[in-house]
Amino acid sequence: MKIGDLSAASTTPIETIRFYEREGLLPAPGRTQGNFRVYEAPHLERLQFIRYCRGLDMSLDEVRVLLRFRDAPGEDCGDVNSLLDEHIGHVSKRIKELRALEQQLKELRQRCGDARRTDQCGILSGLAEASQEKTPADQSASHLRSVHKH
Amino acid sequence: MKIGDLSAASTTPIETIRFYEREGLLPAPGRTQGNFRVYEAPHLERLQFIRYCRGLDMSLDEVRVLLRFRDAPGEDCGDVNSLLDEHIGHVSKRIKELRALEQQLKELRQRCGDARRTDQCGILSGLAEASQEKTPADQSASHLRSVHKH
DNA sequence: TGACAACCTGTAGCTGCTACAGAGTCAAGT
DNA sequence: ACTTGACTCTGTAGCAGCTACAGGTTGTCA
Repeated sequence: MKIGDLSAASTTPIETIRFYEREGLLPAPGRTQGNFRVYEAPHLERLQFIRYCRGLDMSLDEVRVLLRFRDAPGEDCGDVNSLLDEHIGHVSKRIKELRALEQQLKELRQRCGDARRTDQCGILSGLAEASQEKTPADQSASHLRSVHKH
Repeated sequence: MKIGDLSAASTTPIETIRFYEREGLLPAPGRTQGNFRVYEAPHLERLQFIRYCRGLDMSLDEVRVLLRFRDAPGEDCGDVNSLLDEHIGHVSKRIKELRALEQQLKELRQRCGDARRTDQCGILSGLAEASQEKTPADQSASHLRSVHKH
């Protein structure tokens, strides 16, 4: 398998595969005479494992830990359990934060039903007022993606 | 007000204030003879507006748009409304995603009650299986922070 | 043989800061 | 007058997790 095939088989961009290799998540594969990467089935499995974990919003560091356990079959897996528990905690916390946020935003939206002149816009004045008074929801210690795509 | 005072009054790190200035969110303030920045009350208000919006998880681009409207009192504010509606959409979508994610993670966690040897760990084997079959929750087009803190 | 796809390395960019290094400024104390 | 120390300045690099080049090589097919 060349990198393009691996990319297609795992729906992972080629650059991302090379990035994972640089980061030590994927082992450096063999090379052809012409210096092309050659992958075997285990590479694909490992990459799919990584992508699946990333899909579960784990950080690369967390994935690294899981891979280490995957590579060490004899060891105790208690740390896997607590890693997952912690991750679930992060997710639950972020859900709570976002629910509060959604509420605040909806209240703000209420303040301006239709298009008016900006100096009479309830949203803008609502933001201006609020920013003088309260501090918005705490954004402190989570690791979940922002609302926005990059 | 010098930058340290503004920082304290707005609970914003000094570097962030300079960053906002570079990004054009805060206008460049006056300077003392010794080249120190000097801020007035409007700067503080504007900074607090920015921080409040950031607290609502808006991107700097979204804040920029809001500031533009804030600076143009005569204009129509329909775009403010739709910006907010879109943002609320992002947040709601992300909440849904995270709920599904939480569910998946909890199911995974069920598979391994206690510490065992890693080659018998239900979580690791669950991840391995799942990564071969399904694709996890779509992570596509959001702009909300990750589960992880930076 | 020549066109073209697919690959290679290396570097820069994205968001929203944060953290330096190395230099200058200023007020208080001696 | 001089020194200490707190504050400020500019500029650059780093964080996550990619993504997107540029500029070059290799492989494949007609």
